[in-house]
Amino acid sequence: MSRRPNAAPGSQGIPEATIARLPVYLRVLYTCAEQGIATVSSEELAAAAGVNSAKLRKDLSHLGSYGTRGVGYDVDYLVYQVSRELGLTQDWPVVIVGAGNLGRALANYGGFASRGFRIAAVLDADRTVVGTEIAAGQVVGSSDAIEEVVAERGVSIGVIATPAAAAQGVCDRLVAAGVTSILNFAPVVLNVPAGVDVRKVDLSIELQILAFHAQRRSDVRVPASGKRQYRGGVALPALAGSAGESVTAP
Amino acid sequence: MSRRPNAAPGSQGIPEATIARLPVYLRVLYTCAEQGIATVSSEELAAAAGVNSAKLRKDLSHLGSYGTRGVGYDVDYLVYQVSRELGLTQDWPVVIVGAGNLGRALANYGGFASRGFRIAAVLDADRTVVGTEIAAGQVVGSSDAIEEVVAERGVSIGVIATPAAAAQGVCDRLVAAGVTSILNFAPVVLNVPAGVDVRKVDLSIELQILAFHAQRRSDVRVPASGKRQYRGGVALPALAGSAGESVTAP
DNA sequence: CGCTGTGAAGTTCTTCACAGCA
DNA sequence: TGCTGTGAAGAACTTCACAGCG
Repeated sequence: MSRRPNAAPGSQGIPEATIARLPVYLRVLYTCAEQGIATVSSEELAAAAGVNSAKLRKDLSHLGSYGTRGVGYDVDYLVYQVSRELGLTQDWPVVIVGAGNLGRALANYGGFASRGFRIAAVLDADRTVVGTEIAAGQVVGSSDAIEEVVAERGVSIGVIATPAAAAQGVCDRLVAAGVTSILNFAPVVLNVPAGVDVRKVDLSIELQILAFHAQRRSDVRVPASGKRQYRGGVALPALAGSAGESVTAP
Repeated sequence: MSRRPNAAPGSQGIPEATIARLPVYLRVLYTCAEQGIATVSSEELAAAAGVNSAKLRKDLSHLGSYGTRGVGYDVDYLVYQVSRELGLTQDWPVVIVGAGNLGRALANYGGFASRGFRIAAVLDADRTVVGTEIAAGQVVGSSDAIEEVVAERGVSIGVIATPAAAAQGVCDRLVAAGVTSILNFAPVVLNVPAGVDVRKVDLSIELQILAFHAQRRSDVRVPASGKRQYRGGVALPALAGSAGESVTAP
């Protein structure tokens, strides 16, 4: 990626891995709150979040000592602290570029507008789409207006939901306009200057990772025959190992 | 996450972190191939993939010694080797549950059917959606047929694109029917038995991670209640190290 | 010479295990 | 007593730096 995570000296230096889990904890905490649960132990919270309790406690300890020994964590208080740490106590206007199937899905995604984020605009380059309403009260604007929207509404987070070919161009314009955080759904590696944060969501990469594990499970260690020309044999060093099948081990 | 992947002793034990990057390399390699490039160096490939070259070389070394010293890697040969490692030399039928905005976006996603994956079915619980054609030749089926589809078509990868409330139920049914790999787009932590692999794609988590970094960037100035201030981030003098980042020349 | 492949050093993240407080 | 918070051990991953081969 393009950032040094916790190298910054002034900041508290919360590990990147912890940051990535805080949103999960936060979601679980909201669920607890809705159910009227006032206090949770690290064990309970960890189970609901799908992590181990030591990890959860260490994660939370980076924010401060917000638990009570012998009792657990106060749900509401922790919600507030985690939200604050993540910067969700302020509202983040977001611009979505690309109003295709995905852009529309995003615009209609409830959790979007819910906590901390607000869709400032959905833009598209296709004239036939501009002007149509794709979500309640959300009319697609022209992507010519990227700079204008970013500047006027103080957008610092952009979502790219365009075809791959258009992504880098859109990215460049977003960055030039002042956006410093980008969520990229297009299947390309974006090139950005230092100081801009990019996260990618890539369906096909996720599927390929799943395919790898699925293959390993079915363990059809194919003889790798169809080798074609090139450096024929190469005799893969330690290929043999047939042992690793059962992933279980309870 | 429940069990460890490369804890298996006999297996080749390719690090999980490496697996997660192979699809990126593969994509870049395809791009090279399309452009008629026959050979790439680790430096070039790494730049295009947005990683550092030592990491790329180490990653590839886990697959075997497929490069030529003093020259680089043969593009076609490497494409084949990476594909084989990821299990993409076989075809994976995938079932998508949920034909809402997101399900439709997925069904229309080109890269889906392209390499290694095939949509076996798109299912939904809503009777008014069942029977409609959401993509070329893709008619939505009833989610009553989950078990049937999985069994008949030998599906081992399922994609959950339902509302949060329905996700766990769908997941349980997929798993019971024999699916062992799940890609979850619903904002919930899925509970699965050991041996089932779940990957999640969660928009709001990604946004929250971006918000954290965006906040930190703007916090460089005023503490507390500091309104957004795009563009301020460039300061970060101590971040120096960012010299030769993944900035590829265009 | 140029570039790969890799031992070794360095860094980050996870897990253990328990001291210590409510 | 029960549970948090944390030092310390361990595992995973990254980066360095260079031997070695084409």
